[in-house]
Amino acid sequence: MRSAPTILHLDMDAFFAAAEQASKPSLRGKPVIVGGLGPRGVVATASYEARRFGVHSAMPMGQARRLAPNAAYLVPRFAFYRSISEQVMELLGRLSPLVEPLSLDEAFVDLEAGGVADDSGSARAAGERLRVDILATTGLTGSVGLAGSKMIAKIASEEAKPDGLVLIEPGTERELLGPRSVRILPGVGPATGEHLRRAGMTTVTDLAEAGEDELVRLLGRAHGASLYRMAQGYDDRPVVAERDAKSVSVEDTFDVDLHDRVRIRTEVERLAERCVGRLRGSGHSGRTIVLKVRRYDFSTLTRSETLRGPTDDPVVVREAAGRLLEAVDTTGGVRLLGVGVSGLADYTQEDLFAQAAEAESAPAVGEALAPAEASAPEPEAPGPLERHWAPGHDVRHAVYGAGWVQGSGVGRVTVRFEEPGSEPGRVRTFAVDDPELEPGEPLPLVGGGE
DNA sequence: TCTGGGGTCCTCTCACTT
DNA sequence: TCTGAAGTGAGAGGACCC
Repeated sequence: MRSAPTILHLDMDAFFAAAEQASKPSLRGKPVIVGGLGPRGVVATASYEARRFGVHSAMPMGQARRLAPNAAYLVPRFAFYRSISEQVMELLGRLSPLVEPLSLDEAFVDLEAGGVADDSGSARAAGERLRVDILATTGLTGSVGLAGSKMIAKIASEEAKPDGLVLIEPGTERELLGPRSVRILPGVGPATGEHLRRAGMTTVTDLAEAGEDELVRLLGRAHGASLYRMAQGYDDRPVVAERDAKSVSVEDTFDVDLHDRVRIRTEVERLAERCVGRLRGSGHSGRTIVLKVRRYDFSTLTRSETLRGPTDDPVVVREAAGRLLEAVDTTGGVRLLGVGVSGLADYTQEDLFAQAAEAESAPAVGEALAPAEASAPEPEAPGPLERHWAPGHDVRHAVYGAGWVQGSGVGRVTVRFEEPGSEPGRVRTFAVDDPELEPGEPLPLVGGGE
């Protein structure tokens, strides 16, 4: 806890949706929903216009479509969002060496460590300057919270949304938190919230008055004790710039449940290879192989096996995952499969053996597989025989120039021709195999036209 | 309604060791 | 020598976060 509000929390406003609106002029001011468009997709981000219809993150896509049937529905373009995120993180890095990214669109910054703020006035000035710089660099808005601790800074940025800045003076935390719902505290989700409600606690003041012993009795040692401290407004977690990954995993939800045991086995092997591709991409090996199975009734189970030493050998991981699958009853169907590796190390004890074995086997997995980030079905340079036009993705037409896919089906693809700096553009429809139409690259949101 | 993907951390249980 | 307590690591599940 600090005596000056020098911890900054930045949260980009409706990030994925805002990035899409910035790159597609015809969507500005309109409800935009980004997420998985398959039968089992969920909403990743809804624009503020879409939120007015009651659509929010993690909502099943089917429900979103009923609430906002006229919204634009787009699949996420992670590579595009990552490029914007890198610009934002670079701006944060100018404020301080201590930047802790939480996701593509969120980060904590220790302003004191950067020497750019030591009191309320200088902290506010740094925050305002940052917001101006982010808008100028990316064309997007972000909200800033400033406080003496991470917890309060995050609450402040939530208050500031959208497109604002809120500073909470150290010393006022308890009166700020007291009347709020327990759900405002980090670590209190639906289950803990309900648990506390049943015990008669709905506000932060209720928690503070209950006492540490009672919270530990209800929630366990670690959770109870930390919640009690947070309820007092106390949070001394430092801003941590570098965090080591603890596990790497990939998983897939299938549009329809899988029943065929052979197919299930094939999918597990495919996931194991993808997982190793990720693992190698991050420069790690790992000791514990984890298989995750979500069954037809949404019940989820995990099975794991710890090896004698760390590995990044696709054969070893594939075989371990296969053994774990043997012990799982998949009768009734499987909706999701996942393979993960934990117990990470920066090296491999079996390196010499693995490399020797690899020289004789197939091409290196890290190169043979799709990029690590391809968790969502981002089409990667579709082949000429099977061109897939995902809604929202960029295209280029030999005659009409840059545009994006508005929709496709029955052999046709509809494209809107516009660019970040242009007026809303016209729509044209082509055959899906039109030779003049090609997948395109995202255009810069700011200053790309000149 | 019908529930993604990629993570982290915590708790409980069990087997084994000291 | 036997027994029980305590510690430890693996395995599984749950909650939470973005």
